[in-house]
Amino acid sequence: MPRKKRDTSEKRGSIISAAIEAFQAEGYDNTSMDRIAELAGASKRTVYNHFPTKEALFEAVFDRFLGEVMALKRIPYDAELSLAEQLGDFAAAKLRVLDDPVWLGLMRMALGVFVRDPEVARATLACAAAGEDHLAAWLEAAAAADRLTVQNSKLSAEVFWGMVSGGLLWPQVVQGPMPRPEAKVLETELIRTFLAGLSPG
Amino acid sequence: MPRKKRDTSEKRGSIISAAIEAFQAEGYDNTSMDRIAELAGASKRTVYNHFPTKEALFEAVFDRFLGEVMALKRIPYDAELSLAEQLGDFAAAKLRVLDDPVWLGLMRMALGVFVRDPEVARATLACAAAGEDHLAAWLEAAAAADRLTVQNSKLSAEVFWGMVSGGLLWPQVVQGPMPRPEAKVLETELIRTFLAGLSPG
DNA sequence: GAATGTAAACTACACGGTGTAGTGTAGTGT
DNA sequence: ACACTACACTACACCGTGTAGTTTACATTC
Repeated sequence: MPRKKRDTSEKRGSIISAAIEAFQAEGYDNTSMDRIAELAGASKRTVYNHFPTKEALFEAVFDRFLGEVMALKRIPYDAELSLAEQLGDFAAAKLRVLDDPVWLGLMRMALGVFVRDPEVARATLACAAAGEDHLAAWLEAAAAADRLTVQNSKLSAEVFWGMVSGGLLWPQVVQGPMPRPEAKVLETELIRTFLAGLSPG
Repeated sequence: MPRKKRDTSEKRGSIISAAIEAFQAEGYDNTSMDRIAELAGASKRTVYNHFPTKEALFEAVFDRFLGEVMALKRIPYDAELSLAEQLGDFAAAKLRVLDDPVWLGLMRMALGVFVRDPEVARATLACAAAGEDHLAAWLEAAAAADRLTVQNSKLSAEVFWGMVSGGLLWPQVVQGPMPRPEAKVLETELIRTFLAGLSPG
């Protein structure tokens, strides 16, 4: 017979929220456990009762973050829309983290942690590869409809994500946002270039 | 009348070298000034006599690093060589930091610092944009020779650097090296795609 | 159904241990 | 006179723990 149990998820949740707030604004190292406790409206002891170490708290934070972000819309192939338009949707999905300053802050924090710990980085970025599979599937659908020629959909997907990441995502994560119109021009050109590489076969 | 002066550049240099060694291996935060002094074979006081703060030392380190790396070979347009070959040289120039573990370590360290300080990041990455100008000039030369059609050389250069950065550079900086053949295949495909975008006009 | 017991969850706060940026100073060598 | 060394020392920040006492909510009892 289970004796008494109390619902601790609320406190736990507020601690994670506080940690997100602090990590995002100040970075991992510059955030003390005292500060997180204060933001959470909890005693430090309670924080440690929920998470044995700061690193454990980081993992919980990052899990929630991934859960929210990786609820990425799976863009299905649509015969009605232009290819460029649909690729724009893929790019937009990847760049959505830039719109929310909290997400952006978490990206920065995570990058700072990853850069010190390649293991964690490799493990986590493997998860981000899910987006590549969706795009590869989309490419094959478009190829089946004879709207483009693709020899290696996995490779092409990698190329496209590389273009978006290197041209638009990382620069803005590291340096802060670039002017909207400039970003749009670059995005258009990236998509045009990518499609050009898929037309000749 | 010049009083007495001694050449302090040797000690200063050994301090910077020691800092490079330590920063590269352990990261900025995990490196103490005591450790740097020890590696340099100097007293901590001497370190502080040369560099008032740890941050000043970081800047000196990064300056030397940039000086070495940004001695990038300026690839001149060569009518004899294939375009793909020459773009491969540009890519290789950018990816050279991956070959030297010390440079790679410094990239990681710098990224960790940038991610906490967007101002420094923006200032420094502006310097890296020098590579874009070289490529833009090369593109115009190739266009003048009628080997490709480029409407906006600056934009196209940005696209190419984005492709190389996002597909090859950052992933390997953050996650560690990828298998050589895999990298080569991706590089070839990136270049093919980029050139495809420049042929129709 | 209200009063009451009780253990889990929580608070407040002090403390140990550690690490580190940066300084002060007296003295050595050139 | 100047660069440097050795080393003690300040000042501070932070992770994580120990503890004594308080609140909360569930279970039992009346």
